[in-house]
Amino acid sequence: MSALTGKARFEVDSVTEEQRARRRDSAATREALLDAATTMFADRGFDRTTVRDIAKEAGVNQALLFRYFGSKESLFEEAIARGGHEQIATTKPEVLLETVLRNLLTSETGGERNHTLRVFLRSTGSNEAGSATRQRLGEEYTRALASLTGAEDADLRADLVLAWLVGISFLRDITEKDPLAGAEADRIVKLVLDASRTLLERIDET
Amino acid sequence: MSALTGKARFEVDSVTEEQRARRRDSAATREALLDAATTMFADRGFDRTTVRDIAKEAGVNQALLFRYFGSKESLFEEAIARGGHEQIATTKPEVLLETVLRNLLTSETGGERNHTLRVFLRSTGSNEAGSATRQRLGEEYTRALASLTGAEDADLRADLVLAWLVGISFLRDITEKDPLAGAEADRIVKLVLDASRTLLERIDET
DNA sequence: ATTATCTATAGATCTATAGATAATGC
DNA sequence: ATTATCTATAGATCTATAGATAATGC
Repeated sequence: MSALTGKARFEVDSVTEEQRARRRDSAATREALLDAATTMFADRGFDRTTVRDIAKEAGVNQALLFRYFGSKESLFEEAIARGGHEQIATTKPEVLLETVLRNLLTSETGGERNHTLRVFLRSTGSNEAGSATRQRLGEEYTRALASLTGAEDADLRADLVLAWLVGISFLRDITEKDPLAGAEADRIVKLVLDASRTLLERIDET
Repeated sequence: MSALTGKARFEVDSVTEEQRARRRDSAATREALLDAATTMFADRGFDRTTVRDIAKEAGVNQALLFRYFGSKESLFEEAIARGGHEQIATTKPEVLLETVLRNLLTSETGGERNHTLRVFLRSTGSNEAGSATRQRLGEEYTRALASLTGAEDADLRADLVLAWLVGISFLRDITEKDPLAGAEADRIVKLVLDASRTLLERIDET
C-alpha cells in the first residue's frame, strides 16, 4: 500500500515494476518500512507488531529493517517523531485543537490521516521504547495549545486539553466504545470545543 | 506484597508462617494471584507482564496461575472486571466523577487505590484480551455518568467525560507528562469539574 | 485419599545477526 | 566493485502442560 503501491498503478509496467523488478533503492525501502511501521504501530501497538509484519506490509525483506533502523525500537522512535512534528509545524495553534480532533474523528479510510496520536496511544505497553520521543512530542502539543490561553497555568490547561484528545482517541479507536465511537464528528467537535473553551478561557478566582 | 504480606508482619511466626510454611489455601493463593495481577497489569500492561512475574509477586508457583485461572487472558479479564464493578457499585453517581478523578490523581503509594482505570488503559496493546470485559466496564461508567445530565445525548456526553478521565490517567501515569503529572490534585479537580459541568449541563441549540 | 504445590520441559514466538546472493554504477 | 537484498539460524523469551511431590482432612 502507501506511496509506492499507489504510484505503481499509474505506471506502465506497474505489476512488474513494483512487485517483481522494483528498482533497488535504499531510500525508498527505508521509507516503505517507515510508512508500514507507522500504520501498524498505530493499529496494533508496539508489542503486538512484529518486525516480520512490518517488513511484509512494506514488501521488503525482514533483515532490511535492521540494516536501515538498527532495531525495532529505533524504528518506532522515528515513526512517532515524524508524524507529530509534521502536524504541529504545519497547523496554526488557533485551529490545532479542531484539526487534531477532526483528524482523529475522521474515518480511517482517509489516506491523509495522521496516525501520530494513535501511535502515541498504542505504545502504552512499552515503557522504555520511545519514551523520550513521546515526551518531546507531548511538549510540542502543549506549547501550541497553551498559546490559546492567557491563564497563569496555561501549560496545565493545555495538558488537560491534550489529555482529552488522547482519551477520545482511546475510547473511539481502541475500545470502540459506543456511543462515542459511532457518534457524528460534528457533534463531538461542538461539545469538546465548547467545554475546552470553558477550560481555556475561564480565568477566575481559585 | 499486598494483603498477605502485610498481615504477616503482625503475626507471631511471621516469617515462617508467611514464607516457609504458609498454610495451603487455594482461595488465598487465587486471591494473591489476582491482587498481584491487578497491580502488575496496571503498572506494565498485559503484554509486558509475564505469568512468571505475577506468580513471583504473589509468592506462588507459576503453574498455579494456570490451575486457578486457566490462562493469562482469563486472569486479566477477572482482574479488570473486579475493580471496576466494585468502584461503580459503591459510589454514588453525583460523586463518581470526582471520586474516580481523585483516585486517579492520588499518589500511587496509597494502598487503597483502585487501579481499574489504569488496567483499562494499559491493556491497550492487546486487542482481544478482555475486549468484552472492557466494553462492559465502559458501559457501566457511562451509565453512571449519564445520570448526571438531562441532555438528549446524555450517553455521548458521559462518554466524553470518561474519555477525559482516561486521557488524564494516560498522560499522568503512563507518559508522566509535566506539568500535568506534577500538578496538585485539587487544582486539576477544579479545572476538570468546571469544564465537565459545562459539558454536562449546557443544553442548548445545536 | 485428596488436592495444593512444584519440577521440568515442550512448543511456539520473536528479535537480531552472519554470511551468501544478485543487482546496480563505474 | 559496491551495496541492496535474501537465506538461514542463533539465542532469548514466554505460555502452557504433564506428571511428580507433599501437605492437608478424614
